[in-house]
Amino acid sequence: MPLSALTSSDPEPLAEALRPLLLRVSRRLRQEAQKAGVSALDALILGQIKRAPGVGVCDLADAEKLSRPTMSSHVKRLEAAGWVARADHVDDGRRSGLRVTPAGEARLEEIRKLRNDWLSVRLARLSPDGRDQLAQAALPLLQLLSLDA
Amino acid sequence: MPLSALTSSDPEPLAEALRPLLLRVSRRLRQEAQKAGVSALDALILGQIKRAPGVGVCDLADAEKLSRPTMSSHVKRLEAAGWVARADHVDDGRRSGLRVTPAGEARLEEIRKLRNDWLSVRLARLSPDGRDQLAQAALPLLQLLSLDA
DNA sequence: TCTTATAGTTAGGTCGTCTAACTATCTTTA
DNA sequence: TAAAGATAGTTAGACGACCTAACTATAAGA
Repeated sequence: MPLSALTSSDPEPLAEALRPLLLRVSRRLRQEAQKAGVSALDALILGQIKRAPGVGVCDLADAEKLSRPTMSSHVKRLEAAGWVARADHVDDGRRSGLRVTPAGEARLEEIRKLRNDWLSVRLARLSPDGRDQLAQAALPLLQLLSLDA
Repeated sequence: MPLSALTSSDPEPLAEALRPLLLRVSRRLRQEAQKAGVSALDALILGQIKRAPGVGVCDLADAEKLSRPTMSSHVKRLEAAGWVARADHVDDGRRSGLRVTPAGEARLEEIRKLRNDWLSVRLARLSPDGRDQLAQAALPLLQLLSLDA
């Protein structure tokens, strides 16, 4: 199945072709992020909290489709690093209202700079057409995720 | 930065937009594969060996950009499961020539069926345009990977 | 008030990855 | 041709990101 033969009509071969590509690309992404000393996940979670201050651990877990304990431990780590703070809810003693601290904002910026990275560099080496095709793919990728149960 | 504003001219915002999408999609991919009882990696490695019979552990590691010990342990697992066999090279006692056993072929088929999965189902729910845009993105994704040092 | 639901944590396990250090074999070169 | 270096692969031990099961604490409803 050459890539050029992929058509919009048949999802199966498209899935077979995309699966390994997506897995490999994201593996490289993680590897390079780790090499640069940044956790891709930290940026993701900090970004989420920044976008929705006061959000709770379970909200985040649901949004990212991660288990509650998993998210709990990530938040705990971010909190320990001083990048996230939690305030008890006024009217609900169970909830933690999360927000990004100034240090967290700084870290977010730092991450964005540090990972001036594998992906950007390789995107830059791509043809304009290639970049354009990837840009076009962003929306359907997002839809794929929001189509989630 | 709305997705619609992405242009081919500037790699940076494109990288910022694609990074979280790629990470999230591949996480879901792994999660669902695991739920279905298949390792996405097994399929990847079995496929590589099938495509290049006689290949060695280090070749595979280099091809997938994984460390040698990592690949070594995966191959050992596949061998233990009876899906891969190794023959000593005639002229080089260090190398293992790997090949996929009939059981391995069967497993590969089984994996393809078992994971009639998250990705296919969601691709099917996408608009034809969306699928087409993803199909268009396959080639640049591949180029991204081969652009690797 | 008793029960049930929700927010979050603790404990413990799995998987995929890494580096450091090793063995065994092959190749080169003094 | 013996010593030195390169290459194929493994072992040992660690880490990060994920999971489920079981728990605590608070809230809401019968």
